Amino acid sequence: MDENNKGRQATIPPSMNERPTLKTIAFMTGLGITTVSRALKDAPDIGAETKERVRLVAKQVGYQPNRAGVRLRTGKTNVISLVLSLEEEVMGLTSPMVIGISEILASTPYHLVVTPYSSSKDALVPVRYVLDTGAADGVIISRTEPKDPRVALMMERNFPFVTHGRTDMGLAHPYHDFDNEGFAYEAVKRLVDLGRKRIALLQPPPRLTFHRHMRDGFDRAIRDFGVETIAFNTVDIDNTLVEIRAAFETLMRSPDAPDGIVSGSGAAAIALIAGLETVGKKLNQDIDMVSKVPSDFLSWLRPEVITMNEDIRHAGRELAKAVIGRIAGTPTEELQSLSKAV
Amino acid sequence: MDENNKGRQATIPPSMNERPTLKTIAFMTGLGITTVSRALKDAPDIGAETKERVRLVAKQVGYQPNRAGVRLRTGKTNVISLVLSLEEEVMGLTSPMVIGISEILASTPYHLVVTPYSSSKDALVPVRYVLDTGAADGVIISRTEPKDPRVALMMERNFPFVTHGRTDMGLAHPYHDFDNEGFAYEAVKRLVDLGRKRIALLQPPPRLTFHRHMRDGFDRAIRDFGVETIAFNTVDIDNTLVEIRAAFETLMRSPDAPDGIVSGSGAAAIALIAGLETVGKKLNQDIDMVSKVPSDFLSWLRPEVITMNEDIRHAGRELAKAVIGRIAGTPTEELQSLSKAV
DNA sequence: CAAGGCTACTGTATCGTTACAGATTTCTCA
DNA sequence: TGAGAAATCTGTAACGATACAGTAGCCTTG
Repeated sequence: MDENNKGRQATIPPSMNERPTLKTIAFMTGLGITTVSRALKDAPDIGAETKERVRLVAKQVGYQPNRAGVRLRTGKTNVISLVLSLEEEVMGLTSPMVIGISEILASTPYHLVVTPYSSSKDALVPVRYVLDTGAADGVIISRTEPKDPRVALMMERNFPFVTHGRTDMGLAHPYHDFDNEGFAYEAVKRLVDLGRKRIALLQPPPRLTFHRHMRDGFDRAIRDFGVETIAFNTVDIDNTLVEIRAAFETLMRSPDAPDGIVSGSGAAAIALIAGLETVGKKLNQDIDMVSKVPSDFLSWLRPEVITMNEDIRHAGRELAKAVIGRIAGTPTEELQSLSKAV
Repeated sequence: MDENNKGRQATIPPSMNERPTLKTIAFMTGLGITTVSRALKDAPDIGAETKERVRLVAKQVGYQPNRAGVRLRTGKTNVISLVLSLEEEVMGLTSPMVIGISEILASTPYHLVVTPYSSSKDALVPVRYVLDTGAADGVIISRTEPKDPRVALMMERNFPFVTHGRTDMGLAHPYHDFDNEGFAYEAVKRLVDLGRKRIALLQPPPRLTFHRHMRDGFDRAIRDFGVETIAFNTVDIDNTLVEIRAAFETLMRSPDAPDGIVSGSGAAAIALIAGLETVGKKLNQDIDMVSKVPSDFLSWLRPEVITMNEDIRHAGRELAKAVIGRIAGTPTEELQSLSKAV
C-alpha cells in the first residue's frame, strides 16, 4: 500500500493520541519492533545503550504492554483466580481475604479475578473452567477437603494453585492454613485454666480438612488436662445461626450441659451466646467460651468471651505470595505456611 | 510450507487434544474460519442450516472463544472492574458486594476483576489505569463524593461505569444507592416513637455524598417531630472504633447527653454501645439506638438496638446489572436505583 | 587475510479473532 | 436469455506481542 512499506517494520507513525505500543517506541527510537521488545525485557543480545534509550522512551510515553497481545502470543494471562463459594459465605471472611491478596498483587503485574461457584457440589466447575480456558496463571481455593478433587485435578494437570487449608492425599502442594490444632488446644487450655472441666466443641463440618485438625487439638488437650468432652455434634459451624442456637439451647438445658465451649467460628459464637442466654445462663458464670474470630467485634460486645484471632487478611497475603511463588517455580516446601492465632 | 496451503484457510487439522478454536470447527465442518465466526454470532449472511451445523459442532467440541483473541481484535475485554479501597475497608462490606456482583456476572461472559487503591488520595489511580489500558469494559466505584473526580473523568471519556452512591455534579450517570435520607428519617421516627427527644447522629464523613443525604433525612425528621438535635460531630463513621467510643463516652458524660442515637454504620454502633456501657448507661433505659447494619449479627448480641438492614449483596446485584446495562446502551434513567432498608 | 565467531539488531510468522472486501452460485424478472 | 440482485460463503489483513531464524558488521586468530 504505502511506498515506504519495504524493509522496515514500523513504517506508519502511530498516532500520538492512542495508547503507545511497541510500534510507537520503535518508531520513536528508529529501532525495530523486535529490538524494542527485547530491550524492554533486558535480553542479553541488546546493547546497553540501546536498552537505556528504549527504557527512557518507553517511560516517557507511558508504555504498558497490551495484555491481550501478550496473552494471545504467550498464553500468560497475568491473572490469579480466587475461587469463591457464593453460598457458604460466612460473616464476610472473603472481604479481608480479597484485600490481603490485592495488597500483594498490587506490586506485580497480576490481576485478581473472582471466579464463583454456586453450590458446593459445583466446586469443581470454576477450577475446570480455568484449566480448560487458561483463564488464569494460578488459582486460590478455600474450604479444602482431605481428598480434594480440585487439588487432584490441578496437580494432575500441573497447574499452579494454592489452598487455604491443607489436604491429606500424600501430595505436596502450596498451602496456607490456620493452626486449628493449636487453636483448639490452646482454647481448651484457657478454659481449664478458668477451672472448667466439661467442655464442648462447635466444630467445622467433617467434610473439611480442618475438622480433623481442630478435633485433634481439642482431643489432645482434653487428654492432656484430664477434663471431659461434652459431645456437641448435632450441628457444625456451617449450619445456620438459628440452627446452632437451637441445638445449643437443647444442649444447655440437658443434664450434662458443658461448662466450657470452644467455637470454631465467630459467627457461630454469636448463635451460641444467644442460645445460652436464652436458657438463662451467663458467660463467665455458668460457662466460659473461647471463639476463633476473624475480627474483634465480638470482644467489643461480649468481652466475656475469650477470642483468638485468625488474621484473614494475612492469610490472603500468604496465599497470594504462594501462588506467585509456585508460578515462578519456588520449591513447594517453601510455599507452605501455618498461622497461629494472634 | 505445506503443499495443501493454497486456497483454504484451515488447512492444518488442529490437534484434538488442544483447546478448540474457530479453526478446529472450520476444519471439522469444512467451512471457512470466517464463516464459522459469523455463524456463531448469528450473522444474517449465513445460511440457517450452516448455522445449525456450526453450532452443533461447536457445542460438541466445547468451543469457547479465546478471550485474548477477541480482546486483541475488538478491544472488548469482557471484564468488569470493581474498584476497592484497601484502607477504608469497614466491617467486611465488600464481601457481600463481591458476591452480589458475581451472582449477576455468572450468567454473562463478564469476569470480575478487583482493582484496589491504597490511600484515599489515590482513588483516581485505578480508574485512570482502567481508562488508559482498557483493562475493563466497565467500572464499579463506591464511596462517591458530591463532586467526584472519578465520575468526572469517566463521564468525560464516555466510559461505562456505575457508582455505589450518588453524586451532585449535574451529570446523570448510572448509580445504585441506599436511601440514607429515608433511613435517617425513619430512624429518628422510631426513636421519637419510643419517647426520645434529644437525638444525636453518628454520620458519614462530610466528604462523601451520603453524608448530606443522611443529614437531610435526620434534620427533616427532627423538624417534623419537633425534637432536639444533639451535636455529635467530633467523629464520623470512618474514625476508628476506639476513637468513636472515646468521643461517645465524652458525649454521654456531658450534661447534654442524648437519649437517642442514630448510627450510620453497624461497626460504629459497636463502638457506641461499648462507649455508653463504659459510662454506665443502659440501652432501652438511658438511651435508645438505631443503627444501619449490613448483616444481622448486631441484633443477635444486642437485640435492644433497633437495626435497619442495608442489603449489600442486593446492591452488588444492582450495580452489576447497571454497568452491564450501561455497556449495552440502556438509557441512564433506567440504570438508577435506590434501596430502602429491609 | 580469509574463516569463523561474536555483537547487535531485524523480519517473518504466529497466537485467535473479526472487519472488510470480495467471490461464487442461484434466483429474479424484464 | 441475460443482467443484476440476492444469498452464501471466503481470503486477507490486522489487533500487539514474541519465538525464531536470520543478517550485517566487526573482531579474532591461525
